[in-house]
Amino acid sequence: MPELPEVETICRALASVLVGRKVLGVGATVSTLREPVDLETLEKNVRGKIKSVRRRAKFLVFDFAGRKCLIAHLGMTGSFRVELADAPLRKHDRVFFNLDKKEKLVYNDIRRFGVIKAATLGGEWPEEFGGFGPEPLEGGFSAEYLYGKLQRCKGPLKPFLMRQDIVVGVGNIYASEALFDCRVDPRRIGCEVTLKECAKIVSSIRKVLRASIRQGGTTFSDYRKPDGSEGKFVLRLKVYAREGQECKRRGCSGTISKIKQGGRSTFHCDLCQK
DNA sequence: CCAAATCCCTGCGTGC
DNA sequence: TGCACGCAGGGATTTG
Repeated sequence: MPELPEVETICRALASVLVGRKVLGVGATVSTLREPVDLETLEKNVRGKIKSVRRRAKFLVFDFAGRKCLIAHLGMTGSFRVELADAPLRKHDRVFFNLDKKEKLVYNDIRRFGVIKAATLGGEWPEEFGGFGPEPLEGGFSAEYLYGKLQRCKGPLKPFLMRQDIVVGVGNIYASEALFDCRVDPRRIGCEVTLKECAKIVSSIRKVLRASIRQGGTTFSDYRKPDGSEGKFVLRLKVYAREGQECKRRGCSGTISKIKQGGRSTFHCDLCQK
């Protein structure tokens, strides 16, 4: 379940290996992921030297000459790996890019919730990224910004924080973890959250995301770094998937509860989150 | 406008 | 052993 820290980790690893390398061709074993895989357009645009690998929201962007780029979203179970060109395809390998030096970049995705497509940069980013909210680790995501957006939120806070048009990159795991960190109850009605609390929420989201990036992300089930190793932030999760266990906050004797919000699991401490 | 429900997909754990 | 079922959740879409 790649969220911002996982995608950022993958981005850095791929950038270190792929920048300067050449894509010679594209192939696919499926015709559709979350969207149809348009091989023809991929063949035409994703070719030649990889100038950079960047992250925007939960998307990876590989830049090529002529403002052309490859966009990848990992969905729930997507992963990339680089290996020798003649290595056999594995189960759920979906799209592969033949590279120079007899290697290939392979996109594997068990559940096919991901997206692989070619695009053209509008400015710094492809135009389809226009509806996105600010990056949580950049200046646009402030207490004042979040407070302003929350004025029209009549529903619970936690699903709101997962909306990509409000702030990008925060998914189910880090929304729960960040709200635990700042001791705010995920069930709070958005428009009733104070500016002061917004400051804490913004700060906690940043803190949790940065800490996870330092650990290489959270490997809960499928996520792996491109070299196959696991993200170690799973060891630092305080509420996610800890239903029934004791609260880790010093001095708190609460128990972690699991509730459903918007069809997703939310984890929180009933005692110390207000 | 807003929010909740549904669907997409596959693997895995559970209960019978 | 096998089978039905629920669950995992990012995000688009549908429904209320």
